[in-house]
Amino acid sequence: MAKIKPGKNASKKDVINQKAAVLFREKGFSSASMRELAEAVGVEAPSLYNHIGGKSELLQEICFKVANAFTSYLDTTENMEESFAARVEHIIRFHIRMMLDHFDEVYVANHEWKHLKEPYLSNFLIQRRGYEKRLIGLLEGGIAAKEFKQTNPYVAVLTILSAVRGLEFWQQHKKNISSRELEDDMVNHLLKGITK
Amino acid sequence: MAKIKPGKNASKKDVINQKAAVLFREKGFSSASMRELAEAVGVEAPSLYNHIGGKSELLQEICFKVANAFTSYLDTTENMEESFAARVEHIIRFHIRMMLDHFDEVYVANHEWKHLKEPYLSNFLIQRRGYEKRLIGLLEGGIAAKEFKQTNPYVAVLTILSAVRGLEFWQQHKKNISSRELEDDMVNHLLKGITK
DNA sequence: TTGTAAAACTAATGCTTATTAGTTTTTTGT
DNA sequence: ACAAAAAACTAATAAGCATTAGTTTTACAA
Repeated sequence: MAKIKPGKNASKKDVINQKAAVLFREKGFSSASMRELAEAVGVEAPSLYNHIGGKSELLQEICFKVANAFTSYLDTTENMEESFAARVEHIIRFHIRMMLDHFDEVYVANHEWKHLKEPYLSNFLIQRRGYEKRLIGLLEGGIAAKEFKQTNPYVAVLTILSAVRGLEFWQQHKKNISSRELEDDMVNHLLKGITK
Repeated sequence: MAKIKPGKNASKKDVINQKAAVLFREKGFSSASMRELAEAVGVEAPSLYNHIGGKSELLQEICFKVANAFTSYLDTTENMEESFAARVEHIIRFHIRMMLDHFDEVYVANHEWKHLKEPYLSNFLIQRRGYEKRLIGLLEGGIAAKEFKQTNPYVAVLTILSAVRGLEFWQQHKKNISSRELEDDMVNHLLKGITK
């Protein structure tokens, strides 16, 4: 019998996690099979269970790794001594960078979270909702400080988060534009609009 | 043997299509089972096949119905004798309305298209790509006419389409804000920005 | 080199799936 | 009322799924 404790073996587990993120992005969580994942890793399917707890656990780790990264950066910005506009800009840029640098994981967290099992599903949604509320608070601060127009902060946050999320399309057919130019253009569009 | 030609029976098939859109949105295409769909419709699973060709066909019809609606409206705007800014605004408002009025189908077309089978998958992507290109053309026209700032039209279209798409979150936890206010706020944000 | 733990393997389990076949009930047109 | 078509049903098929059990190979420490 081969019962293994998760031990210090980080290396192989990390490979599995990374391949899982790619596979889940490409085929979706439900359509992706452990057989396929095993093939990507270079092993038979049952061997995966020497390193991981199961398919669901893979999704959980991807989703919360991403969620924690965003939450953590928001903590940072809230301690910044900068204008509201500057802090919102930092957050937008962080989202863009996360999308470009950790594409597979962010994509999976954005698209496949609904296949999380309880209580992880609830926890994820609570964390996400909390993040949005804090972001709305930042927008409200900016409006009160007259840095932003008198607009609905919920709609503004919705618009910003969604726009940034859409970078998944850019990733799919990479355009002839540098990621720096992309970042600046999108930040400008979201903060200053496009009409003259 | 019960071989049925798809005939004029629109009514029951429409019910199946509508329930399928809801189910595919809620559980995702792969996780949704024909048993569940049958239960939602009020029959046993095999009975569905008297009305439809199969699970894949349901997805195809949802995706192309949505895609054709957008393409069709773009045709309309291209024949309008209005400014570029006004036409872009019309399109943004149409996207918002589609999202609010045909939520399930638009959501499924946006999220589950990757489970289309060939050649439908390729056709869908070609149609979508064509739509984006025409929209970019509109932005370029607006820039040339000095109605829009000198910005990257691809990034602008990406930002606009993604922002509008994010209304799926608004649908999920409907806020205390009228859809008209939402529409106006988002259009303003995307066209004029939020900073003063 | 030898003992031990880690990690691979094969085989099997039990469940779910979409779909087809064949039959029966319901609806519809005359 | 009667015949034909439509649409429901039950039962069965064949494939795929995640996961477990049990065994064997590999890697490493002494």
